[in-house]
Amino acid sequence: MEDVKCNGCHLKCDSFKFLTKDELELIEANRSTVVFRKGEKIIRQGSIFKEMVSFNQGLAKIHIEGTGGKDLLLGIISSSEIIGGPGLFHDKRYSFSLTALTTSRICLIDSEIFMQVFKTNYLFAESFLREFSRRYNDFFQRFLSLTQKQMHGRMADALLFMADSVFNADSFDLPLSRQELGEFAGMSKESVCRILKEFKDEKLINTNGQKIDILKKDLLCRILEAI
Amino acid sequence: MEDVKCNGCHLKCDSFKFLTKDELELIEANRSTVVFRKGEKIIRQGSIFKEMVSFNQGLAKIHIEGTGGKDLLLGIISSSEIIGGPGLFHDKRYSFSLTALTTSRICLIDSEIFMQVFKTNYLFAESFLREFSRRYNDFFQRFLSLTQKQMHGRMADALLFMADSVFNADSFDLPLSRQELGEFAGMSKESVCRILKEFKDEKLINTNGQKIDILKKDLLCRILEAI
DNA sequence: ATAGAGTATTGATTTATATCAATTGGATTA
DNA sequence: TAATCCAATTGATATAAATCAATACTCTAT
Repeated sequence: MEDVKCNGCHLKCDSFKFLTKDELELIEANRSTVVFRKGEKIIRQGSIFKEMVSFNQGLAKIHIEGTGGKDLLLGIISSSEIIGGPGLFHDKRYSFSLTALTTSRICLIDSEIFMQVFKTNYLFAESFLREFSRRYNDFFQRFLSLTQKQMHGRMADALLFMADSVFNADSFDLPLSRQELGEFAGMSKESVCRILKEFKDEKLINTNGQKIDILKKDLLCRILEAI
Repeated sequence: MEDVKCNGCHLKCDSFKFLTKDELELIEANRSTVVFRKGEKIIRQGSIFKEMVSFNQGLAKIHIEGTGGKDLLLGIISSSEIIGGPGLFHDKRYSFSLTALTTSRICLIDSEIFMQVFKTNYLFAESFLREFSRRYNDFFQRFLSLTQKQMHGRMADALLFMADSVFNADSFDLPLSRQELGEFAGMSKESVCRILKEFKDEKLINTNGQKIDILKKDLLCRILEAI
């Protein structure tokens, strides 16, 4: 992988497009580009917040790790996004973990430098805060889903999220194991299997290993909405 | 209630102390002071984001309302705080509801004017973002508690939160009904009664109506930590 | 090919927790 | 003081979903 300059990088997040040449060069001088392989942890929940993650390419999961070793999958990053979480402004710790699901290319940007640019370029700051808040709002939606719905609804939610927010297609190769899908939909891996089978028997979806086809989206939406 | 000028108001949030006289006067000219009584809704989830809430006095709950009428209590506001949620930067809708638990005094500030000040005074912006992110982080903690622990742990969590984060005392008059305490701890009101009784029988706490005394905090903490 | 390891599937059982039902208690009003 | 109403409590029952257990499948490495 050749090292592309930030200025010419077409993978960078939209917010960076508000930066001046000088600002971009400052970022450039204080970033490192790293490739993470499947399963490698990019951000570790609880550790000191030193860098902002500029996610460029690949697929990663945002998750929180409970004390009992139970994991909860909060979101999937599939396109360019600047990721840091509330610790940036709050306690300088990461509130969640970020783990690569497929080989992923990211840039790590020193958070002090990031804040320096944030402070001086309002257009950039506003764009970043929009992104930041969209993610915040997404967490709220997950919160609602996980606490208010029961298994069938949560599974419908998870599948529709994959189709609409990650792949923009009704057929896709799920980048998650059954275990991880369970962590996303808030249920055990066994329950995942049972519900997928039910959906398959009712011809709402088709499954073949990791391959999933959504056949009756309207019905799936109705399951999602039914409390 | 006489109308105090913002400049002389000793109830205002810390962030406002970073404003210049002119900025404070701008806010002053675009705010209304309102008193809400117990049960009155200050912010309605899903409605258009027009105003920031500067909470000054009283007690209120932040909650999300599920489609099935089920409510989930996410936090309690007991001291000055600027409240708006991610909609300020994102979709101009409130992500949660805010309802007074006791008579509460708040100021409503036009969100455009708020953003105008936010944009021009970086110290203010930074202070606000710190507050904003602390709340964000608190939601994460609740998320963790609600999804990773079971009833006893969640109840211990709820009681310790009241003692440490709301009242700063181990004895307090709970401002929530059993129903609401259930919405906070993620369980039915009947389960609330049963667990409070258990805790009482084990002499961890004492209860008498809304009055709650925490007797063995260390043991309660241990229940909280046990997965 | 074959062994081995991990993942997925399916069924049986258990458990946590909600719901339903009945009773009590406390506050408010007539 | 009685009547009314709503919240709280307690017990009995139902149910959603986890866990346990056994088997099947898939992939990798030898």
